[in-house]
Formats: sequence, C-alpha cells, structure tokens
Amino acid sequence: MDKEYVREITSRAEDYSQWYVDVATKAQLMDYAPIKGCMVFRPYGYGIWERIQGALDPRFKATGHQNAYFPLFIPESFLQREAEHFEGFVPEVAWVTRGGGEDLAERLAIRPTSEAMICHMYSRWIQSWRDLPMLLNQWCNVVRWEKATRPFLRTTEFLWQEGHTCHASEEEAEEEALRMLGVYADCLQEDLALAVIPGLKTEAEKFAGALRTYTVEALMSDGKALQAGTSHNLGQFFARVFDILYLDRDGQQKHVWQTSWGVSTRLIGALIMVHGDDRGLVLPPRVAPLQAVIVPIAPQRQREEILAAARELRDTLSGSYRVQLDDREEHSPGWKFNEWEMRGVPVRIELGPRDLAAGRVILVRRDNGEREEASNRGLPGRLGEVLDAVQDSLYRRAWAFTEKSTRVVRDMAAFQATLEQDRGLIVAGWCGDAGCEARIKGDTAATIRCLPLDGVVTPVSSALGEAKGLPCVHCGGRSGRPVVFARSY
RNA sequence: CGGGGCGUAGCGCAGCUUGGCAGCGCGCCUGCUUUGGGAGCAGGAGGUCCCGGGUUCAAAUCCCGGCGCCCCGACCA
Repeated sequence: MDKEYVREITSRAEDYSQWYVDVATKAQLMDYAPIKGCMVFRPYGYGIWERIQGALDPRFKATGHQNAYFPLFIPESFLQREAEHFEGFVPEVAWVTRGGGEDLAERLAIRPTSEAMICHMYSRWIQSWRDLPMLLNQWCNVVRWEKATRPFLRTTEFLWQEGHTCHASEEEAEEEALRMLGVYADCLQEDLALAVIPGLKTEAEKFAGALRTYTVEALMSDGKALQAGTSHNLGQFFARVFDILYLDRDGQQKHVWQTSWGVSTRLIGALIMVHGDDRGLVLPPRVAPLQAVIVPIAPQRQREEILAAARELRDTLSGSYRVQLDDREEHSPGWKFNEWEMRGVPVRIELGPRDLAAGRVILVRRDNGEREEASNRGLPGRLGEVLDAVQDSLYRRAWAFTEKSTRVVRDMAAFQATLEQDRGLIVAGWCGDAGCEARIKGDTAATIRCLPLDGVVTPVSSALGEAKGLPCVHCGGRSGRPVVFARSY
C-alpha cells in the first residue's frame, strides 16, 4: 500500500504518545479546548460515545436499573460528612464560590463523583425493606482537577456513567457488583472488541471506602494496561455516613449495603490504542458511528449516472447499516480512501464505471485491507457478513496480542527484564503482603492490575495455570493465587 | 509538583544566532480542466508575530516580567 499520506500520523514505533494524539485529532474524534486539560468531543468522537451508551444502557435496563439525574453541584458540608473518603480527592475538586454576583454562603463542589449527593437522596427515599433493592444509574459529566491530562484517558472534565445501588444484604451487594462487572466484560468484548481481564483490586488499589473493588483491565498496544471499568462493593461505609437505613421484616433498623460502578469516555482511548494502526483509527463495527462509507468514482462523462446509483445504494443500505455517501466534489477518490481509513470506518464501498457496468461494488475492509466484489443483489447481506467478520477479527486480534504479551516470571530480575523489553502483562506469584506490592511498584513502576476472577477464561488464563503455586516474586514467600502486574495508564 | 518542548495566517512551520519590506507549505475562496490510492493551472482572501514593560532611529528578533498549551515523570480517593 502507498504509505505516502501517513505523513499526517506519527508512527507508533517513533513516538507512541504522539501517534495517539495524532489519531485522536486527525480522525476528528476530539480537539483541544481553550481550557487547560479540557477537550471537545467532536461529532465523530461523540458518536462513538453514543454507540457505547447504546450498548451499555439496554444492558443496565435488562438487569433492572433505571436512569436518573442528580445535580452537578454538591454542598461542601455533604462532602465533609465523608471526610475520611473525601480527603483523598480534595486536591482534585473544583469549587464554585460565587453566583449571581455574590459570594455563596456555602461553597459548592463540582462533582468529582456523586456518592455524596446520591446517598443523601437515598437516605430520604429508603424507609423499608420493600424499597430495596434501589438500582439507579446516571449518565453525566464529572470534573477532576488533574495535574496531567491526556485526551480521553484523563481529562479535567469527562463523561461517564455511575451506577449506585442499595441492597438488603452483603450477599446481594456482592452479587450486584459482580453482575455489573460481568455486564462490562460482556459489553467490552462483544461491542468494543476488547480482550479484558476481570478481577479484584488489591487493598492498595481499591476505591477508598469500598469493601472490594473489581476491575476490567485491558492491554494497550504499547504494552501498558488500562483500567477500563470498575465495580465496587461499598459495604455499609456510605450507608453509615449518610444514614441510609431501612426497617427490615424483623422490625430492626438496618444500614443498606451498596455498590457503585462506572465506565467513562476513557473507553474511547482504549479503542484507539487497542485497534488503531499506523494508518490511523480502526473502529469495531458495533461502536463505529459510520459502518461503511460509499466512495463514488465518477468521471465527468458518467457523473450523474454514478452518483444516482450511489445514492440508491445508500438508501438501500441505510435501513440496516450506518452508511454515508461521500459525494464531495472537492476531493479525489484516493484522497477519500485515505481519509476514511484514517478515521477508522470499518468498510469502504467503491462504486465506479466498471462496477456500475457489472452490477456490483467493491468492498474493502479497514482492518486488513482485503477487497472483494459484491453483487448489487447480494450486497446488503454481504455487508453484514463483512462487518461481523471485522468485529470478530478485531476481537481475536486483541485477544491474541494480550495473550502473546503475557509473561510468567519467577523472580525480580526476570520481572525487570520483561518490563524493559516488552512491557505487557506479567503473571507472577504474590504473597498478599502490601509491603511486597509497594516495593515492586517502587522498583518497577508496575502495579498489581488485578487478582483475576476464577472460572473466567481470559487471555491470561494459560499463564495463570502455568504460574499456579509459584512463590511470591518479591519475597519468595508462599503465595495464594498468581496475580497480574503491568505498568498502566 | 519535578523535567522537557512550544507560542509567528485556520493547521504545520521558517525567520530570532548577527535588530532593518512578515514569509513558506497545506488548507480556504473564485474560475476552468479533472476523478479506480492525497489532481492540475490561473487568480484571490487571510497577521494583536501570546501579553506587558524596557533598550533602540528601528523589535517577531535583544533584555526583564507575566500568561498559556503540549509531552514525560510523580500523584490519581
């Protein structure tokens, strides 16, 4: 293939960070806003988020959740009630101190997360065991005044969903936390074509105030891991702080058991880094705002004839697929080929004089460049097959890459060497001691990404089997089960 | 919070060392010819050289101060 146009995008090998930013901007997913750490979601990038919402929201509904919306502002006194939990994120909170030209009597935090507000409301809404479980979710924005930001991965303001649930027992809360982790894993695999590793966070890595934090981790193509979603069993910490009590069947007042869980627009960063290549973005068909783009090749003489056929084709396909006809006159077909590849559209449909005469079109896959002819009659069905094949192929590729990039190591020398050469995921024994965990982090910058869940087949399954029974990689002490280490975003 | 880079047309940059007409490429506008992997020609529009102060006959350029953005690292409940 002609790579001349790639001048627009830095290669991954040359500078991965620059490649990432090039893809995000040149594919027109985002642009930098004139506020530090803030970005604009351009229509194409926001379209991906809408597709992610479209994949997750029905799953939330199917598991009994409803959407609601809570205020952006949180009174300072609310946050102070959970002082212990709050202390850690004070430096990241933005405050509103004036309104209507006057100083406010009480400062308002711009939510960095909504536990405080939602728990306050729950304390009013929940009286009886009959009110449980309470299963709400909200799609919203949050603000965290981060010192270092990167498009999609960590920005001052970002979009996410946060589910907040209340239950009558610890068992129910645990079940819910795991159920939603499963929902994330399923959606990320099925729709985003990400190969994820569900697992438990260590005490050091868990959400403060949670009993347990679960995570889905994914490996990016530069060998660093990304926490793609989290689900917390919050126990009764917030219930005590906010007095969320219910009268049980036995006549006793009891605190509820809670969960919270979330994924954010960070997932778009994961899509870029898992599927993208040196030509730009590669989108899985199920979350691609555009699944196919029709590029007419229309010489002057047959111009109207070909454009009419292309419009008809678009109208036929648009009932079943997200398609766009690129009939811009100011660009050549070659220019369009390159641009739509850079923007990651899964399939390109070419329609030129030769195709028109033969009653067919040309289909070209973004992920592997394969081209094929499809008859007009068979096209609608064939396009669906090709899109499925792209979706499937991207998932398999992500899985294979993650599996190939996973190493079992037995000592710290091998640990260090692996990180320096390939990065990737490291499966090793760990004694469970926070001291060993901290020293490994200090020496290598790698953290325990998770303790993988039992009974879930993932790209690290065979490595976990191989590492079974290995002693702690740091102290040589007895280890429980092997864990996954990596450097991470 | 530490390290590095940058700020000149919409974007990318040159010019700064050694002060002297504000330039180049892409993009944009108009017209014509083109269209199977980033078309060509002709004409045209577009500037607070980040901001403030200083030096000077003269500052994008030198000096002082400030602001902003990006990247890397640390931090990230």
